Amino acid sequence: MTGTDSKAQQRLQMADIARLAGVSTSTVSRALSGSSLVNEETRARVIALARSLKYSINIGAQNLRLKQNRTVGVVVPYDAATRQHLSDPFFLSMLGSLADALTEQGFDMLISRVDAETLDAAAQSFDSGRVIGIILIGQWRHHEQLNQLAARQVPIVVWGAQLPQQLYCTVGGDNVAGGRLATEHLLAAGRRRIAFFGDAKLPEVAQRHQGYAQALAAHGLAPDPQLYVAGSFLPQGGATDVQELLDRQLPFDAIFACSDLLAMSAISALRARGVAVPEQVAVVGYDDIELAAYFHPPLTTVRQPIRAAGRALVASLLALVDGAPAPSRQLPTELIVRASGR
Amino acid sequence: MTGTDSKAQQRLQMADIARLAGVSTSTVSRALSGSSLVNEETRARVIALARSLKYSINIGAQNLRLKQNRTVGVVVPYDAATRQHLSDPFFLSMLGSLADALTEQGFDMLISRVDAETLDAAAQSFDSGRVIGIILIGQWRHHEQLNQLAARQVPIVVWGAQLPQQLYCTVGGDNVAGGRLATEHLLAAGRRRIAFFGDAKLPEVAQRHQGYAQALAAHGLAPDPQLYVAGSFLPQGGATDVQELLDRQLPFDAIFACSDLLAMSAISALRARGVAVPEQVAVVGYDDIELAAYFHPPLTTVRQPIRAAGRALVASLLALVDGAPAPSRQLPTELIVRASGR
DNA sequence: ATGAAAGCGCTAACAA
DNA sequence: TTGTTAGCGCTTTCAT
Repeated sequence: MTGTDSKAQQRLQMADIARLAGVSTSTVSRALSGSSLVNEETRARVIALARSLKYSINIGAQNLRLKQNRTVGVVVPYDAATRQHLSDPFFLSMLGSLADALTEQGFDMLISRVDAETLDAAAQSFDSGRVIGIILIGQWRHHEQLNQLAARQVPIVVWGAQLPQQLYCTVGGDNVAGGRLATEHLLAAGRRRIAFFGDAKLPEVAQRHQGYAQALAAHGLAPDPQLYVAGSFLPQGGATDVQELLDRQLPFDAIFACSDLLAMSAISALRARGVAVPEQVAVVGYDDIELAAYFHPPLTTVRQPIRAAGRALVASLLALVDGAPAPSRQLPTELIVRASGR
Repeated sequence: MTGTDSKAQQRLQMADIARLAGVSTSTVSRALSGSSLVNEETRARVIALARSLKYSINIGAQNLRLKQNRTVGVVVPYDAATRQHLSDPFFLSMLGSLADALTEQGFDMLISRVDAETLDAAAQSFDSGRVIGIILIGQWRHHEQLNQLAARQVPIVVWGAQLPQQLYCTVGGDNVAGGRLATEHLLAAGRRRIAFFGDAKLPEVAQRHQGYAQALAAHGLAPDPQLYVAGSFLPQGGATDVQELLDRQLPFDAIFACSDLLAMSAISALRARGVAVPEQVAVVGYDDIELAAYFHPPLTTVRQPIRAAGRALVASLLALVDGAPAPSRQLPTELIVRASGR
């Protein structure tokens, strides 16, 4: 049994309150909604009654009647191939931040997991009127599908990178600057053979790589393709990447990893192989998840402004829903210097 | 403006499909719901039309008419005093696990943040018919309030410890066993002065402490109250706890911390003070969050079966909603031995 | 096999 | 100030 219908639940409804208060449902409705068209005394009586009976208005019916809705859909795509479940702490924190931002604005949050390959399934909750719009975390490489959704007038805001010819609204960190900051820090520490860990097929990573290249160029260096490791977004990603890099038998003295999770698992793998961090290999991560500070060595990383991100995503979505233009936004990133990147 | 009403959105509805197909809405409804009372040819035509127009039934209206609902509320209380936002990776992972379990069962998940002091606000989404029941993560010390909710017939399942005279259903790890496993491991490693980090006012922590005491007793030892630090659930909790413990000027050779987050920040603080882990002080954590394996030293910890937990919480809630009894359950915990606890 | 009509729980004209 | 009535978009008797 899949507990779907509400049985003989006998929920109290407005008509009951009306009967008990000896007024019509209209009056109850008015009293409860704070209309000025009810006698003060009547209102008090109705409200008291409703409260004492713990009556709560049926939102579904109210929404239907009012054609309104205060629910926002939040979609976190998953990769069906790797069956990767929600696990990167950064995405998870983003969820928390969105929950807070939406609550602040009096909106509810409906979470859906959607197969990344069939992203338009994300629109289902909008098409069926469950939500007024969608916030999608994880742009991956689904630019095209997202454009189609936007073209179909689905109010959608995506956490990710701003891309050319983009029809949908994105909110994201300044990835180019982030990549630049991280790399400059490593260069300033005297590192010259800086490996890059991250799949540049993903727009955000591509931009970070661009920043990486810019910083190198400013020092008269060019990115060595041999020092690029696309890796995977799996939890063990860092270990695999380190192994792959070592297999190439090239010297390297630093790693710029595109997520803290990646950086941490990489450091762990390096240590297992007797490589000292940061002495032999300096590492800079990305995201500044909470645990970055407690890691050993404490992780130098590029902070993504997660609370601001949640608020910005919500603000943009609400603008879109109101029919206002919602230009894509880039939030500033900041280098947090700790020990791992020296 | 708070983008709440759906403007001139002109959503396609069943009547439109009916008109376009030249049939009545009854027929469209039947065709779409797979009733046997429609001509095969008509059904095909209607379905094709609906699909080509990307028509999607209005769930709100359907729910109202059918008095059904496939949405489950998930509530994560927050501490208004400390303004602590959703941050412990364990809770966050639980959210992910629940999202997966609910999606698997075809249910949607509505997230609310609720002030821990006024937990009955959690029932709001149930009272108003938004959700068929509630899963609450974070029992804290709100046993009484939870009992009241259950007494009010709100279908609710709580992640936490089973308590005497409990009217609501809990699903949780076996905390006593977990505490025992962790402590035994430390004892086996020759540690005798084992500090306990965690607020025993919280039922789960109290049970872990019980397991801790049991293990000590089995070795003829008694818990030293001086080695108990209630600490806080704030992110920096571990550091504060370590400081407090050091201030007491007592010898100790191990710490059992009631969350990995606590363990990690404690280790970080110990290291900052030049205390070697595990050589001088061995540490065992709790939860086995993903990063525990990458930490240095890799964290010995008690694993909470998070995927099973998500599924169990959902299964119990659906049982409750169906009016079936939902006995509280304890999921087995497992000690994951890594380096920090030696 | 199909349509007309009633009604899910609520709100908002319109009357009174 | 209050009640009556007509729907919101859908499903389901009950006729045909």
